Amino acid sequence: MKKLPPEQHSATPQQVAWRLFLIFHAVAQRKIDDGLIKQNCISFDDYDVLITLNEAEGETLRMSALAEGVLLSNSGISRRVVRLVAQGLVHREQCSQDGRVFRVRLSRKGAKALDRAWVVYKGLIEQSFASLITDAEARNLGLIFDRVLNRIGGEQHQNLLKLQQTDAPRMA
Amino acid sequence: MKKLPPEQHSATPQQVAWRLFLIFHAVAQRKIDDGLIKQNCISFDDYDVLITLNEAEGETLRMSALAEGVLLSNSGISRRVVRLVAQGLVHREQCSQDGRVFRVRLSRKGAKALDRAWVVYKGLIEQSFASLITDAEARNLGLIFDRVLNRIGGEQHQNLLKLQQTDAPRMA
DNA sequence: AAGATTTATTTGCGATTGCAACTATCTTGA
DNA sequence: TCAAGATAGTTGCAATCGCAAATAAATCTT
Repeated sequence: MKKLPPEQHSATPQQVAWRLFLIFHAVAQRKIDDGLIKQNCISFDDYDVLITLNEAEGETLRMSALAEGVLLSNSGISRRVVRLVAQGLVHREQCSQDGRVFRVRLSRKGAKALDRAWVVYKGLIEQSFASLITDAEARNLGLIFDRVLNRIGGEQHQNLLKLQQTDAPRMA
Repeated sequence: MKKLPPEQHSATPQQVAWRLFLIFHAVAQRKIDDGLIKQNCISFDDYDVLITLNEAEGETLRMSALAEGVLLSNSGISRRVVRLVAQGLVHREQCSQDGRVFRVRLSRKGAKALDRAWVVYKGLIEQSFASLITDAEARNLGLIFDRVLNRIGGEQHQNLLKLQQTDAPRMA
């Protein structure tokens, strides 16, 4: 492919920002995944499930709500919950009123694992992100992402956004 | 897990921003993946490989450099290139000077697929991101991500950052 | 210059995912 | 009330990934 002359190719500031955004996400995500594993914590993905349960009303959610909360498919959450149950980090109990639904509940052990992981995760966020921007920059970023999310997410992600002020950051 | 009193739990602006960052990334990424597929383009991951080749000196890279460029493991890039070769989007030729290295080159067909995908991708970025922030905000985001990346990426990702001013955004 | 070491890439393996098909359980309406 | 349809969740399948071991081709060492 012939490259067009540079002047026909100037990127908009948005395109540059988008690109850096993607690179930063990949690099930071990898650092955090590795950091949690190296410090013998639950994985980042498991953290997301547990923190979502933790923040839910009564620390319990049905499968499909949990799937939506962690942006995973139904089959994905189904199998992930099987693994978490096997590890003893959550309980899965059938609903008495509706035999089709299963409720997932954070177990005592899961809560402990979550606490431990949050301490480590908090440190990793600090290292890879928080310590490198000012409070004003952080607030500005928050405002921008919040606005953009509200526009593109529509009603679909209101439930995710509701939780934004909670203490423990969640993965997407 | 007992929730601690709220005042012990206030999130820093950085933690809020981090959380929104993750949610936005997941939502936007999904929109872009789906958009490319629905418009019969190459996948986002394949786009990343092709654009990385496109921007490389001579539109060609050895396997390991390509892996680094798209932040994939060596085995991952190996198998991905096999698939791209099968689709005719790249060529893979052994280096005459060093029999161990293989060079991957963008094919004519790959270049066309890349062009087509970029048009669509550009539109999707516009929809999900670019049209929702001002130029000033975009420049500010760019500066912040650039700075943070330089601090955490160290020397390891200089090569990625070098390309930041190019017209076509790359995935991470 | 033959054997040991290093480097580039591929392959075996186990893990995870999403889609579509399946099962089980409700809900509806004639 | 009971068959038709909707809903919740799981399972078969094919795809992809990373790690570690395997292969293959330099390069170094003595």
